[in-house]
Amino acid sequence: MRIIETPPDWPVDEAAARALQDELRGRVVRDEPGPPPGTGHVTGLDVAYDDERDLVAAAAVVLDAATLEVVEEATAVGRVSFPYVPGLLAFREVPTVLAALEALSVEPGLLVCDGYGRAHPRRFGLASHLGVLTGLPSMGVAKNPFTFTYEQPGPARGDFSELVADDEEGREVVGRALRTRHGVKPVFVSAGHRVGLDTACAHALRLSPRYRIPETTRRADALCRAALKEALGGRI
DNA sequence: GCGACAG
DNA sequence: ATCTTGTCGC
Repeated sequence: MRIIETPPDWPVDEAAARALQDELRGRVVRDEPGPPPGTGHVTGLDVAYDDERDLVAAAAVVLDAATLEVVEEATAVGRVSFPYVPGLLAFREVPTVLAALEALSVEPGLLVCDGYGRAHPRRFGLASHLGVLTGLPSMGVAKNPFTFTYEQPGPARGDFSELVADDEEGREVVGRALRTRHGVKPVFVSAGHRVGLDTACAHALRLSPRYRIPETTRRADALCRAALKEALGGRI
């Protein structure tokens, strides 16, 4: 498998990355409700790393939103394009994720990212970033509350509470802590591009009929790990 | 200055 | 994210 090149103009330091976020954040569309849950395609995105060998494997798994059956899968392997810095996660994953998306032959529909969208120090997380670059509706489902605060939601599946940011951008509801399984730790949902928070949560719930983590993310997670293994070629 | 901090 | 065995529970 060919290794995806990091674009030559990719940000080389934190200052450049933040500047690009500030430029792109103005392009996020926030006044569209988003695709109706249960219709069209939903695409799970995730990546796995091998920092030792400087490799990142990305997976895009397209599901039928109504049945959650796999429509198509694609992977890509690239170089790690940025160190992990909280708030700049996108710069680590975007080139390789875009390559995986471009390898698809069907329309991705709604992008479901493993991380945040609007819930971000500058309101421009991974999901927002990917949405703006592709023009596709996007949302984030994260496993941890990051720096945000929230009240414990009720115990029932579907119960939720506000995810609140209180930072340089002001105090604001940036997402929701959503219970996808009874009595289990909630997931943290935020809108990315061209999707509202209500719709994003409805999708997150539909995509998680059995486990805490949405099927989109679970499928993409398994696939990118397999792709990384294959890229490493057994020789360890 | 120190600690916390999506993946 | 990743390093890692067994183990408790449905």
